[in-house]
Amino acid sequence: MFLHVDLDAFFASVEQLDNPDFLGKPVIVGAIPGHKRGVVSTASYEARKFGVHSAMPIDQAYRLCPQGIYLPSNMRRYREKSHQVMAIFGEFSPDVQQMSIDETFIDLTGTQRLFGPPEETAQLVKKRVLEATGLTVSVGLASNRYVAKIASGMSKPDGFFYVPIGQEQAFMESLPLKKVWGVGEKTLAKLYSHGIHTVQDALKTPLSVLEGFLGEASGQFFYKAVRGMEAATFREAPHSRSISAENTYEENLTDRYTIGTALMDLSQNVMFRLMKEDWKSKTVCIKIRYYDFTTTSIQETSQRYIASAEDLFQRATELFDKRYNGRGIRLLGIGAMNLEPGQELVQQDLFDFGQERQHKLEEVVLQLKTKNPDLPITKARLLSKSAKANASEKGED
DNA sequence: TCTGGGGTCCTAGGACCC
DNA sequence: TCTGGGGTCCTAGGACCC
Repeated sequence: MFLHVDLDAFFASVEQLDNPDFLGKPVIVGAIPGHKRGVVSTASYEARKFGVHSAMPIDQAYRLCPQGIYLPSNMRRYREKSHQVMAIFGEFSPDVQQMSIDETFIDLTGTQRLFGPPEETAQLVKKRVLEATGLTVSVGLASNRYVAKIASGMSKPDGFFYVPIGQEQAFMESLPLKKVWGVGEKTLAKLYSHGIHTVQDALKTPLSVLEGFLGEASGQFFYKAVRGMEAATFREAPHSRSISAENTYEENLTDRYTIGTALMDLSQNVMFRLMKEDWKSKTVCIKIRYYDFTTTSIQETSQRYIASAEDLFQRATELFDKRYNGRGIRLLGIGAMNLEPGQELVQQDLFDFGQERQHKLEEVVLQLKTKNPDLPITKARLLSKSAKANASEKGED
């Protein structure tokens, strides 16, 4: 049996925990009202009563809930709290799979003798987390991860939902199609247009038909999903990894110098994370989203590993120039793809003395910043915005 | 109501090879 | 003269999730 544990309204709950004045009040973590182009990251359950939810434009949230407490996200703090919770799960099973900052699978195979039947273990987990951290969680229990994941969403917050063995398909049949995990807006529309409006409809549809209009992989995924069968997604190790940074600007960018500065800022961001987490990469990707939301990306793999933020910036600039069509830009992103472990760059070629010096310089800066995150060391060109950037640990849901 | 940021996986089409 | 069938690798875009 598997537990899926989900921290309730995680970011908002942490803020309420850290500031008891906020308890019982509508707390909204994300952008600050009045800022253009921002959204809600997490809304407390009190705020959800007003109709506020994740990914909602912040000004819309404000109209629905002007009395709300609006806070910027503090990822450092949430990560800290998340680690605390994850450590507790380790007490219950050797097989714990963290899916995101606020979600985890716990494999209960073989834990029966220590903790009793899975239903009791689930309650024990909830109790331990609350006692140790003050946070509530919602727990799903089922014979596979896929069903456990959906089950945990059935009785939020502070909930528990159990799907007994043999009941997996019946459970799926009780759900509306849009609650089938992995079915989003586009897939839902496709299903409707093929006359599939319910899980029951889906169960009557042959695999070959689903593959025909959803594609092979998605067809197979969906066929299994509606039967409450484990989807491979949760098991396999990820194929490739990537690290990226992107930013949406309050005003459209058109001016070359401003664009350059933005690319430099993103390059530094990505490179420092690459160094901190010990990855190397030869593939650079950039993303441009224009004012009308049309989005394009371009990527290039070179022979040599990215050696420094400066190096990354140059590659990104080249890609940008190849693709840019002169229109106003609302978002820019830079990513390093196909990451390989280990950071030592081997001897790349005979002429990389400059690269090596730059790399070492950046390493020193990174070390200083790791020791003291508020230290205002940055490239002169980024200086004017460094104070702002300092506070902008960006949000997640 | 104009729509964040960080990811992963899949697909289609082109290049190239035998 | 206008054409096979297989395979792999790469890129751009799309869908989805938290």
